[in-house]
Amino acid sequence: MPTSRSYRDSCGIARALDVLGERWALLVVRELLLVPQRFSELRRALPHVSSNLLADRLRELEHHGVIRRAPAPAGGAQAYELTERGRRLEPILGALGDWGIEAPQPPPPAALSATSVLLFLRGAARPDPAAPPVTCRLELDGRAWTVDLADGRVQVAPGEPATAAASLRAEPTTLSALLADPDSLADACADGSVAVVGDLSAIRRLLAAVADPWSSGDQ
Amino acid sequence: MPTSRSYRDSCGIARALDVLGERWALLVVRELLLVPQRFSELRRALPHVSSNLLADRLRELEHHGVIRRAPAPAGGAQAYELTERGRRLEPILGALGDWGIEAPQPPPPAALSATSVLLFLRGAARPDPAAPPVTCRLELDGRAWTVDLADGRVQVAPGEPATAAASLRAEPTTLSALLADPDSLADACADGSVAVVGDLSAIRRLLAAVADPWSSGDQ
DNA sequence: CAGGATCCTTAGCGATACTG
DNA sequence: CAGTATCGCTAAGGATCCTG
Repeated sequence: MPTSRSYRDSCGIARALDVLGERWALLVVRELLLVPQRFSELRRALPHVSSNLLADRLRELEHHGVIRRAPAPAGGAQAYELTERGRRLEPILGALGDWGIEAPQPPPPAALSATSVLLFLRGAARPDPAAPPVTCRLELDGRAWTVDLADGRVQVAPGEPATAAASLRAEPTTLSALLADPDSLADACADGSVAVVGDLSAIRRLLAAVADPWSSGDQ
Repeated sequence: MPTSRSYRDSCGIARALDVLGERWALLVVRELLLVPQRFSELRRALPHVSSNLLADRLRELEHHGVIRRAPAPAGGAQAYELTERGRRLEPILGALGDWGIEAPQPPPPAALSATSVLLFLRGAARPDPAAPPVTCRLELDGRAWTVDLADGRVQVAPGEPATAAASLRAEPTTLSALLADPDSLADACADGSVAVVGDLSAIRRLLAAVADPWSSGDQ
């Protein structure tokens, strides 16, 4: 039985929260920012949400026109994707994530979904505009992603790249640690927590694009 | 007893929601965007929040460094104000409000706080850059505000203006209706729901700055 | 009266088990 | 795989009562 409580406030903020303010709602939207996802994929990305609650949130978000059921890209089953209205939440969630990252206290040990890491990667990476383009393949939670570095910009797309200089497979949390400390790449490869195929220097460039503050200044 | 549950997710969005995701938290921040407020003022602005819950939220937001207790501007009692970190939520709340306003369904009858109306006014007004500056005084819920129109921009500040072309007193909801339909000003004055003192045309200019789409295009 | 604290009820949440 | 059913728990909602 879906939630139906309202702030009874005409303000736009309150009306937005009537739709997005229930628990887990915005994290469901976050998971759909990069690619449509199926019910079970959402459960893996958000392991602490119970199935009935996830079903409730999906119903509510669909009812409010934030997401819709998509006719399944492949495999027969359906998936959930953002509507145009839902996609307009992307800059808001990006800003909210930036705000949350600069928290005073260090983050306690916690999980991280593939989407979270990729969103952070895309938002934080500042690749050298002068460097030649490079394409990497990332494999997170069993799904392949294409990451393009070109002209000082980063593009993250779901699916296999047509061609890539290198491929990296790791747990999302491990990749996140790697982004924070690129020098640990060699150790991570050695102990098997990260598997790299192809040109290791391409991976180094990807990690350095996030870590290096050479182009900092928030712009 | 303050709420302490976490999404246990290292993503910045989830960590932001650990602080701001509990019910009423973001609406409390909204109320503090324009001016520090006292406990009782927050209760009037958010009539549907119970006093214990409001006290809980204030404690939590203070603990997370979003608000702080201010030594009371006047009157002896204390007030709550945003910290620097809390003030950085302003653009996010603005964007969220814009998103919430363009909802598909018409808004059901609901209340509106003075802050809500003023935030909307400030965000939506597009005064003619060529017109001469004008200062209006607004009195909402017993508190005076100074609204300046100049150079195509609107400034909203708490407190009495040094000098003003006109003063308008009304319920926040009435002012909101007036912003949506400036032509009803005469009727509203006639039936007493709006009290205007001074130059009526200054008020008309204020209302027209919000209603007129002459400078639309969202920029 | 401002600024809460206390109590009680209800509804949303979390976890587990179950079904088409 | 994609949900539904059930149930104990906890936060939200509402009223009342305290304290300076």
